[in-house]
Amino acid sequence: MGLLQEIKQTKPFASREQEAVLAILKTADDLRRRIAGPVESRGLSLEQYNILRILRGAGTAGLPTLEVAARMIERTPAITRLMDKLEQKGFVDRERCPTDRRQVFCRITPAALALLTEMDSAVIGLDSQTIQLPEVELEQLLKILQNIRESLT
Amino acid sequence: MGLLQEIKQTKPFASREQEAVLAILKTADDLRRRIAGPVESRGLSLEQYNILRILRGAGTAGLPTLEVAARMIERTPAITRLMDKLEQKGFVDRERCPTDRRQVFCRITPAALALLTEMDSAVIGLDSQTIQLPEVELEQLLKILQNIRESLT
DNA sequence: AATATTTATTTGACATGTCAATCATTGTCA
DNA sequence: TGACAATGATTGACATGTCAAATAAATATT
Repeated sequence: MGLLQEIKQTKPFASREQEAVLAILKTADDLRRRIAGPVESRGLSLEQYNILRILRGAGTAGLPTLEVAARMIERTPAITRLMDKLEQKGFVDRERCPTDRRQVFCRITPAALALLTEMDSAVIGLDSQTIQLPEVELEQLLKILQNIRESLT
Repeated sequence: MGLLQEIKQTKPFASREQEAVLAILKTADDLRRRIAGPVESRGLSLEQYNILRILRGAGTAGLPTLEVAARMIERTPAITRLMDKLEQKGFVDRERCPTDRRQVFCRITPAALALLTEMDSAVIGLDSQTIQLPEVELEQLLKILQNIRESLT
């Protein structure tokens, strides 16, 4: 059963390319829903979880707010409010940078680190369970998607 | 430049599978933004555009509200409000089904049909401009994505 | 027939995404 | 220096996504 049946469209796609675009959008959406489960059951939204993973990667130095935004899929203005909530929950500390007072550095807290560690195996398991492809196809997929992203610039 | 650099993550991905998941999510997001341009410049949101395309495919018979939702990426409750707006703009007619008064049939209006026709070439052009892949890779991509979606059930 | 269940849709409340505009701070350069 | 532009972050206003609960009409059951 192809995407055609899956989306129950009566008319065929205008082009194979269009079918690909829709397939990517739909797959991403399905993935998002699937991953949301284990994350949201711990009281985090997917986006909050994303921020925490980025901050974990940044280590104790932390990162300026907009640097976090740049590493996310989302756009700038959303980050402030997301960070507000993470701070409220005690998962993030924020501090104005003394050398450049425009910047606000964000740091992950030990509580959040512990929570992430607890979630790691579940999430990684989910990924490998979802993406069951032979090594070669995995590489191809990554290459093709990168190709598409590059032609979007 | 791979997704790793692109997202500027310091730490490597936990797994190749995880990288693939993130690549799909990011590509979808980039695509969404790109397609949004020509659609929103005509005063439609991407989702509204989607609904209209589905209704066009359905022909003059129209479709029950939830049938439209089932063919979309989005979930049920959103559809009502989206349809409200399309009706306000004169792009959709709604009518309760006489044989089963629970259902509400939605039909695309001539005005919306004209608008879609006008947008078709732009959107199709965009698709083929974005997805520049040799036929073989295109087929592979579609196959792989379908595979992933199936293992999400 | 009367009640219970299911189906189709809608509403309320709230999280998130997005743009435009704003504010503070820093950097530039005439 | 002092006005002006650029940068980092935030806020306001509004569109959309999501869940849970409510409505309304059909179906199934006793």
